[in-house]
Amino acid sequence: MATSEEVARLAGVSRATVSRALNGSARVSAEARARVHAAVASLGYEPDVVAQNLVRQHSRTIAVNLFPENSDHPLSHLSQSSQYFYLGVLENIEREAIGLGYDLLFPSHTYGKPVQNYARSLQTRRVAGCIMLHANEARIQNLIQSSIPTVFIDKMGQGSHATYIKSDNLAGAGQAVQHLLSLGHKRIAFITGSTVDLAGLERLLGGQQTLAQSGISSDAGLVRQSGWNVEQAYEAAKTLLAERHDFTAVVAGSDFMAIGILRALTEQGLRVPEDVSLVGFDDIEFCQYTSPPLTTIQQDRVAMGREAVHKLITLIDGATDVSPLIIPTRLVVRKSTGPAPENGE
Amino acid sequence: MATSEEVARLAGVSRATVSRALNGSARVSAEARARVHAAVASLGYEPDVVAQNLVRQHSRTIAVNLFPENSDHPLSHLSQSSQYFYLGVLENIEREAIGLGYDLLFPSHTYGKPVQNYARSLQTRRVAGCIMLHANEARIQNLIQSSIPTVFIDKMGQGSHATYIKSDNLAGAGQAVQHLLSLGHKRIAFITGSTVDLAGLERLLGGQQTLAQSGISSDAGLVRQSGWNVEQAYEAAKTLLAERHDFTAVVAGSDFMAIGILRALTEQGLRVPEDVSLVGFDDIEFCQYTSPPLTTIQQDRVAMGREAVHKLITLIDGATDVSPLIIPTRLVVRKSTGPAPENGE
DNA sequence: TTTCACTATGTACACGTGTACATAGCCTAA
DNA sequence: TTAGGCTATGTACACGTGTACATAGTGAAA
Repeated sequence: MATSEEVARLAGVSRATVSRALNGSARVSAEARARVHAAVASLGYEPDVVAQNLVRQHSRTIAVNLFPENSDHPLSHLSQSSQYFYLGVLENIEREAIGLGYDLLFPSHTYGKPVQNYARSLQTRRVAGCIMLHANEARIQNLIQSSIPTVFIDKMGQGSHATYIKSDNLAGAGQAVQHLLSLGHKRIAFITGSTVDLAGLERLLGGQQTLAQSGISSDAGLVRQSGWNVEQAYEAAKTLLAERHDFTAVVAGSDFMAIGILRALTEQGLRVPEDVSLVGFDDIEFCQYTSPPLTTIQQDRVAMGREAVHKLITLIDGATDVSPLIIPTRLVVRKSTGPAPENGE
Repeated sequence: MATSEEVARLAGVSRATVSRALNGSARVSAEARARVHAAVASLGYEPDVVAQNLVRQHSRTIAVNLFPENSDHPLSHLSQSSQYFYLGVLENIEREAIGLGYDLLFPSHTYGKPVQNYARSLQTRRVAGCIMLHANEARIQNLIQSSIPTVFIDKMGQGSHATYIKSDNLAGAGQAVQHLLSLGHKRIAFITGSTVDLAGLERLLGGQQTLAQSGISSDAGLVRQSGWNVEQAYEAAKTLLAERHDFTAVVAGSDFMAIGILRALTEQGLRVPEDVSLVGFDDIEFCQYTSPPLTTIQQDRVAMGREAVHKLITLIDGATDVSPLIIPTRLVVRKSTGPAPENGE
């Protein structure tokens, strides 16, 4: 492992000149620069990143928190949808980081440590910033009060160095309902994920609002809440079907929930989409392979990953604009939605 | 940000004593130790990890390479199955790292840089070791020749500080065939993933071997190769069905491929499992939600993540045993396999 | 009392880099 | 010629920690 000292000796200059030649900014004579680069090449020198981080007081590293912190079995406690969704976002965070030359750090050591040390713990690692795919209220507060540039995803954390990014769940649910309305549906059921989660609440509200704007009064009996997974959505759909049959379409809180609802409908002998139309949310890959393939509202994972990194970089560079970014969703029409049946039920 | 200097001043001792008190090993008087800990608590001191890494010449960080390196669009170039499979392994790597207090580093900055600098680039970041979920031959060689402890997953890289972990694809395919044989199937088709990949080759060979051991001669016409995805497997199955109908079971190279095959079978009016049984490979989550739910060979993602980290730690600690770890697979019987039909076809 | 072993602690250097400041050399303008 | 400015470069300190070595103090054995 060659050091800049050896490069300097070989090039016949001082270590300071080596540093200046490699980091560009300061003026160095063309001749000295050439000798330094020759020495670097011949020794295969690479600067010691840890030493650079120490003296520069920062690093080109972004901390990423992918897993909920209150669990020793991370992903299995995630809801099924968010698992696939966040991993898709991570993919695009990484892709963007590649372009900008940033590394990604999963600060696993923070699990089980006191929350109030979280930000400090990241600071001692000199991370440039932080992207939180999961965060409880304590960590949000801890980060906001620190000086670490932070971007929250799907959590509304905001501060002088922190902001957030989320999908436009409100408009997304509106797109789903609008699509169904345009197909002639009037009695639309909602099987929504937990409204304790912001996403669950927004998706329900967005649907109801669009319904109301079309002059259709809300029917509380057609709104059911369930956990964000196949099994609970299946149960919720079965319960709904046991009580009511007067709807022609269902809006699901997520694609996984739609899979459970689809099964419940099919078991009751209802055909999708001839008897009942069904719309999911997320556009996970499996949507294409259900029968029928699922019409859904796509969350833009590419944009979320990319914009999270871009927004973070601006914060790292000192930007003071901490207005949140709301990413548009997109209706993807497949085969689970069709015209409303002529005679109501 | 308090430093050990301030802790020392407050505790009325020297910085060396602070360091000794916190790092435990050396002998410090009980009184001094107590004063140091009191000062640490009152200042909220946390040691600077970057400075520690510099002086200790290593860090508690494991580099993880999740994405193929020859691509600026990483995951989208992954086959569908390996995408979900490797992310599951990553989950368990992280889980294990939490327990051991290691951070995970995604060295994104290495993309697009010359391969021969890869290991050195990790060294300048003082990583303790490296887990490669993807690696081309050049990187394997580069890492093996370096002194960085490395564990490859599904690549047979081995060296004085490097070894590998993989699923027992051979035995796994055997389990699939054995299951079908026990149900009375004799004419079994194979739609396998690319045999350029080790996994594809092993899964085909393992199936054929088990068949041969039962005295059933191999029928080359019942073996088809396709890409590792739904669409190509669907096409391969359609082509097979256009030529032959004399098989009662299909072994797929992966679960995603099984989904495509299932569709092709269904479109031909064949019932699964009444007319044709179908076995997948991987046990991705979606297997439970196809109709019928898919019988498959489960790869043990929990064990692979956990053992990859454990094996790496032993290498970091200086172990010289670099024998590979072959993780057993498990047959998961669901509804896509049943008794062979009485009259052959 | 003297010697020796042992414990607790402080001093000083090392890790590998960036950069403020000083300085030597050179050119230009007066 | 001389003063002044500008450029290229070297010196020395800083980043925050770990630890080898030296040393002062203590107690026990002779």
